[in-house]
Amino acid sequence: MPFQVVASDGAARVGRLTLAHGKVDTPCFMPVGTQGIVKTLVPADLHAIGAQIMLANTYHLSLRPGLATIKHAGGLHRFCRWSKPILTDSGGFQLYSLASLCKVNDDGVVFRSHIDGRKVALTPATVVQLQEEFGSDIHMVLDECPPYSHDKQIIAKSMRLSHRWAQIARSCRSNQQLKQFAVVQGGVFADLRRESCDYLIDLDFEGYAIGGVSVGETRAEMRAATAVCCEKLPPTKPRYLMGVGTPLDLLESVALGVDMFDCVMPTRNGRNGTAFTSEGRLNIKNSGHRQSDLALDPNCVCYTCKTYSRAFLHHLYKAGEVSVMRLLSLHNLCFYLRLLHDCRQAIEAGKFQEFLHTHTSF
RNA sequence: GUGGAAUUGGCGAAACGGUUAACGCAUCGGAUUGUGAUUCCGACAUCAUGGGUUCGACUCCCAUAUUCCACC
Repeated sequence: MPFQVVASDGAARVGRLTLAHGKVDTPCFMPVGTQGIVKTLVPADLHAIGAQIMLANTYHLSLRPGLATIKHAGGLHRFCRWSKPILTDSGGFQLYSLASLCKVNDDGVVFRSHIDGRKVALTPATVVQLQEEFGSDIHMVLDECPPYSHDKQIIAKSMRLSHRWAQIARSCRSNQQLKQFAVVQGGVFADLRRESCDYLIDLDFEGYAIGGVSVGETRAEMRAATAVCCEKLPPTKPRYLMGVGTPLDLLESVALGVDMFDCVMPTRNGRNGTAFTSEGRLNIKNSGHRQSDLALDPNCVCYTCKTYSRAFLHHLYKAGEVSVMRLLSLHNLCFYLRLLHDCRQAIEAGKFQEFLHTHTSF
């Protein structure tokens, strides 16, 4: 049984995912390590804060260093020195973020490498093959993540293209051990979301992601879309909300039944001076911290909070020391991971609603 | 002492006889949602002082102050 629901409270549930490189307790947050590493951190850091799975990116890794190098190293886990599970994103999001370099057709996508400008083609099948060769525990099918738009026709057309790609991806696996997740699309349109769920459920994937969110829609629209998908998707399969989000987004989504998250926010914001704390967001660049003896988050037990004052972190930022990026990334990830850990505990105790109400400061 | 040059925001540094004086750094804020991020976006000066020329001067002239260079 690759996924087991062990407790639930309302729509929220606690589960366990059994993967080739270990187990993952859900709801979980997956730190983003696009290039095979979480920016500024090392695997030992992730172990220290309890990360059970990391995300990496097929698009980026296939361009550089390339499949040959990763195979030569003995696969992605060995190459990166990360022995726990890895989920690889397909590169579908890059069709969105690097849209100006991409040309999508029915068979896949042709793009100019943002690194050296060479022409590269990706198809649903080659993306499956790449991820299988990487040895990722969970691989995502190639999808198109369309920009936020009120034009339903465009969203529907894109969604059906993603469906065809998902169908191809499903049929061309060579290693049945690896878990393959499909990506539900359909934008903010409930009927399209349902259609997408239905189509993909029929293909019987190991898990389902909710994609095409946080591309410009409102929070309410994102929540509504998530809710529609959670109602439709099979309760026996893990649900992964891609690219989300703020601490509040996570709590609200767990309440709807989401099991997995990834987001660059804790690491990117950390690098740029924002810390997530039990008291809300804090910008360490602000001059008010110049002489503060407080820990970043007085309620946190991470290395950063146990060791340094806000004053010192502020000083490091002003002085342009790269260490501060690491210290804030470490703290923010610790905060996210602990938030989900606490969610799991609350769900198991049947007190998730109470837990939500005590975390409104996010 | 003589001759020459310079003086623009906290610092460095543009510009032009004509409405709101580039840009960098620093400072103060903000953003960031499947990472093209050590990124991005805001805010922040009336041009050494005093006089004059001009419809209009940071831009031209005179004086003063300060600084620098060369020569004695």
